[in-house]
Amino acid sequence: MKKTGEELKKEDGAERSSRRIEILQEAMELFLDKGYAGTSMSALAKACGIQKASLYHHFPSKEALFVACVTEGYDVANRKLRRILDDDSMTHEERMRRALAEIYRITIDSPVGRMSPLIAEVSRQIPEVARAFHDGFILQQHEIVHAIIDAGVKDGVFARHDPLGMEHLIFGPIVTLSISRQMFAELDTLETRFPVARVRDSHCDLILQLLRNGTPTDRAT
Amino acid sequence: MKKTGEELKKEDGAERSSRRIEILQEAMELFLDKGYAGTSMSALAKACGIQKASLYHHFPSKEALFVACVTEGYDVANRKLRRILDDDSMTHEERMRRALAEIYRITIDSPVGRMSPLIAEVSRQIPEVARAFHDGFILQQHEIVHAIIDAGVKDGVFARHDPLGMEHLIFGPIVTLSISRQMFAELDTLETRFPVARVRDSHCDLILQLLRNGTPTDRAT
DNA sequence: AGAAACCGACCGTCCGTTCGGTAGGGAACC
DNA sequence: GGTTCCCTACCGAACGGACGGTCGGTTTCT
Repeated sequence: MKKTGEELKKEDGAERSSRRIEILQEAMELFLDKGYAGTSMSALAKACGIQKASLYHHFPSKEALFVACVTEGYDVANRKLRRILDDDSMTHEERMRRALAEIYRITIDSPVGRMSPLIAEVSRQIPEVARAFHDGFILQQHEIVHAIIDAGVKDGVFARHDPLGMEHLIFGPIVTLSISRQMFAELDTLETRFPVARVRDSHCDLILQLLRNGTPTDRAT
Repeated sequence: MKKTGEELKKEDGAERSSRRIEILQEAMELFLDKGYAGTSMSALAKACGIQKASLYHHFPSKEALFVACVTEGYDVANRKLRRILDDDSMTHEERMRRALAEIYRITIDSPVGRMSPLIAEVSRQIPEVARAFHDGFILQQHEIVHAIIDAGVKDGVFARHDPLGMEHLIFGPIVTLSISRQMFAELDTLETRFPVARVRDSHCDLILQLLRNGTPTDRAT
């Protein structure tokens, strides 16, 4: 292959190789299940029903394949969440509840949300993945939630709190719940100690209690 | 052959091979830095200044070595936290603040606390590690915090909330902050978006605000 | 025909682990 | 005291396997 100048066909508009997408989906499943190091190219090839060498016709390396897995996918993940933000037919409180429920769903049920441990595993080896995950997925969620809260504050419905503190108070329990449920999946007390519905509802109540009845701590900004 | 001044005291029972401990400490450092799969026995041997084969005189396998790393160490991690619980010379609020600060310190600064991503990486491969980490480290912290809150509730100082919700509201942000700071260590916005002191203080304020001014959500059990 | 997709076989490397053997310090026996 | 024996710690070298990746050739599609 003396012709190194592979023409970047990232915009082949008409047809995105279906095989490529199939590989990505299969890879995502395996990565989430076995981790990055635990997923071999041979195993991925077998899962796709093709030969290992064929993988390298679609991706130049395992690392590139993983990066593609991470970067191609979450552009749609937060779409529903953004729709909630733009929906004016709800009260501020109702919108907040819906948004929180959606974030729980994304973070715990969707492949993208469950990727946190995976990113943590490879973040030192492939730092760009961490940045992409943060900027493209996490940051967006944070901004949407801030926007929802700000709207409520502006209308005098929500009390004003330290934005950074609220951000961590909202996302911390969700992310930790998602990771805990993965790392303690074998525990027989999983559903007792880390039940999604109960934690979600209770969390939501407590957050809204804070947003409702104010008495802001006047921490100087 | 290096012969340091310290001599092995062959005492009954108290004799724990110093080399063994040295290996464990070096291993913990490497595991935290490079991950489980990313830490090879050769690298560990080199870090200890011995041959790879010698490691196998102290531990039967890499897996056993890792288990030892995880299980031998956190028996002392929560000691200070337990002392705060038993200290009667503080108000309930002050004790809560001190406990939270200590949990932040343990989770973010101590090796044991920083192990969460590591446990997540190997939890499927070595499930016993996840159980040991949960029962021996996490569960203890949760119980101490519950005890502190219960004491305040009993004295009428703290409002009663759903214990599970409060547990996640307290530990979620801390764990997520610790993991985020590790996985986004390369981000130039790390200290802006994940600053320990600010998040800790803000978090503490919000939690205490909830504990103070009540209005319990009578969620039927 | 020509390009893209695919394949079987193979390469070099690294990993966890094992093996046979050595050094040395006690304890036991003479 | 000297010799023998044993046990623990250690080491150099190698093994078998798995891994990511490559090569040359074949099939498939248009």
